[in-house]
Amino acid sequence: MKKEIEIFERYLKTKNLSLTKERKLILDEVFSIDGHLEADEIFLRLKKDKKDVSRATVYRTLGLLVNSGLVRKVYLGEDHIHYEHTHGHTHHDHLVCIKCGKVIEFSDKKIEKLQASVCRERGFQELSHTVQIFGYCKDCKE
Amino acid sequence: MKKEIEIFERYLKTKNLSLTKERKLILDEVFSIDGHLEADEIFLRLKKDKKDVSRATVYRTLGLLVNSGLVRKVYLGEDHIHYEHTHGHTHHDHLVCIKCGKVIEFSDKKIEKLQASVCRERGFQELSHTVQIFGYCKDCKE
DNA sequence: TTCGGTGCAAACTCTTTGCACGACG
DNA sequence: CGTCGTGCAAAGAGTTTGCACCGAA
Repeated sequence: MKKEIEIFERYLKTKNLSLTKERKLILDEVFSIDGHLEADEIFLRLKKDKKDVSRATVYRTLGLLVNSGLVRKVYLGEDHIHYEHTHGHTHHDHLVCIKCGKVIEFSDKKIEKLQASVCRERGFQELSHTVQIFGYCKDCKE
Repeated sequence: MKKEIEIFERYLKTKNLSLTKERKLILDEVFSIDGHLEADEIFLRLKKDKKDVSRATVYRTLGLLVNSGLVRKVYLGEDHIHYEHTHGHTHHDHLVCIKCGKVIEFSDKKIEKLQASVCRERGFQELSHTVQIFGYCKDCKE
């Protein structure tokens, strides 16, 4: 598996952009978090680590990471966007507990196949998808 | 099928709230739109119709409608929330064209069944789910 | 008279943008 | 140079909230 940094650098090159110190810091931080993250979380973690990068740069770089395909946006029921990295992490979907907020990942090949056939029937070319199931987790069920 | 207005009124009653003129206007407007809507759209449509209701009330009422189960939030890839009514409208999921913005609804019993079994395996009690598939629609495919 | 409900405007949160300066081929 | 990249602060969009008044039980 290619390291994400190489993929990112190659992507940047195609856009005539370069892998700056700030972009590298953000990339590393994003890939150090296993799970779902918010833009501001990246900003604050870097700040705590004395690696000062502005919020603007965090947002700009997250946009690049999404476009490069290394990161995707996910909607977890809250009113702002979460991100998760997709590289070195097999595709999965989410069970979101609306009580404790826990997010459980799952993946199911049969569901993916059915989705693909829905697309085929409709002449739709799928690029990505997200599935969220909201409810109560094992510990929060009454 | 119970009319949505009765369901809403019953829900409000359980919270010691009442079905005011403004809440009724918003309810009617929401149910008159088949498909996905934004909060501001409701506000603007009512305004055009000379039925003046403030934005604040629209947001407050949409919250109530979501809690009553008559309306759900959906994430269609844009960075703000969409709503759709769920009553008198069979459950469905979405194909979202990232070029023209068109949203195609679909439903597939087999997918629903598989999702239910994923939940069962994990001891997760499902309340709702949303599936979005992003890509190019028939007309926007290259 | 007691709350719930509303409108208004201000506040807030998340995100984007304009601008000037700094870095680097 | 030219232009990419950044930080800063301001602007934006969408949404929520504090407050005063209004209206129904």
